[in-house]
Amino acid sequence: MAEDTRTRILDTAERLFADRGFYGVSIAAIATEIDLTKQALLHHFGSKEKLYGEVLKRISQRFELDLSKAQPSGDDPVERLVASLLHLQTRNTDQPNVIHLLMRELLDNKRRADTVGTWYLEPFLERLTCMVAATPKYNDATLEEAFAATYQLLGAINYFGVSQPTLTGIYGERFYAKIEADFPQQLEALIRSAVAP
Amino acid sequence: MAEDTRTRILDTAERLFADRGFYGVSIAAIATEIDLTKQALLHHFGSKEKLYGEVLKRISQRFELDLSKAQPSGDDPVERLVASLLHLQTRNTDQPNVIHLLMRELLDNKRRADTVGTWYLEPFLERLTCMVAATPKYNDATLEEAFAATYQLLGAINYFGVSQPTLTGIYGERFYAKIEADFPQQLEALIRSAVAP
DNA sequence: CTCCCTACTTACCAAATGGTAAGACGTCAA
DNA sequence: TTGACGTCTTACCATTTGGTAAGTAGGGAG
Repeated sequence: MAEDTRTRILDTAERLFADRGFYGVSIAAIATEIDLTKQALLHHFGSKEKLYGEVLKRISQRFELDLSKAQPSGDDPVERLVASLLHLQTRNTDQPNVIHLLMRELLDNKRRADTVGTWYLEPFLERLTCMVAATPKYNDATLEEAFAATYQLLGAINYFGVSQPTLTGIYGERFYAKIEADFPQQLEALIRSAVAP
Repeated sequence: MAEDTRTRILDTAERLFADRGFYGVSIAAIATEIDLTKQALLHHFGSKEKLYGEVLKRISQRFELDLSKAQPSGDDPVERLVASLLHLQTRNTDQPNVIHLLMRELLDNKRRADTVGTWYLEPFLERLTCMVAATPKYNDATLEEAFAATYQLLGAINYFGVSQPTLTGIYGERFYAKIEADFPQQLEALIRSAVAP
């Protein structure tokens, strides 16, 4: 039961932090949502900062697990790149909390202790950049060029990943559903044209 | 002097809201930074929410002014698209506050009164989507496909626009400076390959 | 039965939050 | 001179914040 409570706290905290940001959520709000007092929460996690850290840590662990499990096979760098990025897009759709929270980290880690928000990005970026660099088009390009191309594709994915509420608000659910359904193949087209020689 | 104080408050508020988010900034923090009391600030703006609204409103006005001034000329839709998006990229580089604040709005407007965060997006998106749709490649495409392509390019730009602190933190200022300097032409390449037939 | 540990509660606390009330100070028009 | 106005200050206020202290309930080990 202990582990269950911890997990429920982490689940709720992840969702609320993703929705409202670190300062937009009080530990009391997290606790009452699962019928606990904030002191029970503090008993488990010590402080709000530590709870937030645990949320990020859990996301990080899931991320790395997912990364090692979904190593794209095949030796064509283009296909591997497409597979990796489409997988990322799928994750953003299935677990929108994660990209919301990571986007907030991207915005906040100037102020916060600059280390916590970048654990996941560096190895991930490096892998992706290598795939792009292995592509025929970028074979002779500089590292900076391959990196920029990678980051542009990542931006296309992640920006869309945090846009659902806004786009639904502007265009309605019907239109958004169509966009979201089409997005993966549109994305694949962009990736292929970006690395096409 | 009155207008000057108002402007100074708005400038500071814009910067701090962009840096730390709505809940991360207190009106006292904004006021003390220009040697005022928070009551003087409240005298000018009534409430924190109203101040935030005024900050967004001013950004909106600048945005529309900029939009009407920088109407890309020429009748080639590809060139107009390239010009518009490169202009946006330049703005993100020159005034990083703006894209930071707008990205926070994108994350927050699920919770906030859904209207305030979308004033700028709809007409802007429509203009860009029309340019993409006018492109040879998207002439026969559906509206959804043109929209998705537009949004992907926008994502590539805006995601990079909020990444400076993180990328500098990971790779250092030297590397980031090179990436940033190269980014416009890399972006132009991506746009052209995205709408190339 | 007792001891101890984990899980959780009630009762606090100091600090900070957004906001109100009332007044001081200067300026400017009548 | 007077009265009104805009600008800003000091003095408050209720509420919420993250966090501490102390104690209760229950289960398992000796």
